[in-house]
Amino acid sequence: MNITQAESRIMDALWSRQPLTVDEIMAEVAEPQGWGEATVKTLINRLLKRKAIRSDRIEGRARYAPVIQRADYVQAESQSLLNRLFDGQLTPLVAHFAQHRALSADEIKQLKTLIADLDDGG
Amino acid sequence: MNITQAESRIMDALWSRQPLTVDEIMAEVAEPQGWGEATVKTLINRLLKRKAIRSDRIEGRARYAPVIQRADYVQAESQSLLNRLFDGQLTPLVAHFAQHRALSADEIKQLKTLIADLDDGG
DNA sequence: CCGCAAGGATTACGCCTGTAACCTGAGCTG
DNA sequence: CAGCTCAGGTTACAGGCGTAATCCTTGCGG
Repeated sequence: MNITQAESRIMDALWSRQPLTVDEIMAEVAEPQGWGEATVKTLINRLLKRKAIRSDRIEGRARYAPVIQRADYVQAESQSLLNRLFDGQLTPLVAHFAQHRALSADEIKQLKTLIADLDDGG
Repeated sequence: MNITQAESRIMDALWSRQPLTVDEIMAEVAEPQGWGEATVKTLINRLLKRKAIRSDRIEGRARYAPVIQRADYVQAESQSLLNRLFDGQLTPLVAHFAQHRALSADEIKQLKTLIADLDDGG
């Protein structure tokens, strides 16, 4: 289920609130992207065609709702990046960021807590 | 400096060893991808045109070498993913993997060590 | 000096993507 | 009931990308 970058703007809107009409999606998405209504409609229809979203007619208006889950999409994208750049491993990615984008002390603390919890919980 | 997925296979070859002739790149890249020589040449030329790699004529043969650094590419790709999916933060990505792709005990240990070192060093 | 092969550059082409205009059918208005 | 309007669907088009064939050039063998 490939979702392009432009399409993902639509998905974001629907993941944060659903179901939405075209107008409501427009309101969420048009200004930041500078898209016309026609563009939004096209993206919606491509997503429909690929069954990434579904349309239900409610009170006479078409309302769109995501079919695929955000977590699945995020998972697929992240894993793909990991596979392409970090040999599928999470640790090298974290290590990379540690070296190249100086993690703030706060971020390090967050990570530490997270890992500690994992170790506990798992 | 956008590098497409297909092009990145060429870059990988050059990042691991450089400079390489077309034949040498072919040897690294052709089989896994199933590409013909023409395809590899096209990708090389697109990378040349965008100055992602450079060609030096050595001993009568063109040898290609990366101009952009792997770390920069990795950084750009990773940051872009983080921005798109995790609000630019590293911790949520790690948390996502923790939830959705059960990290192995070993991975958790690696991460723990890494974070501990960071905390030390920083 | 002439033709040929190998290497390198140019052109091709179909699909995907971003962007959008146009068409159509169902309800509102006179 | 005839037109108008608006929501929704269909078609369009240019540029990028994956994949490749074709063309050109230059050094080597005769």
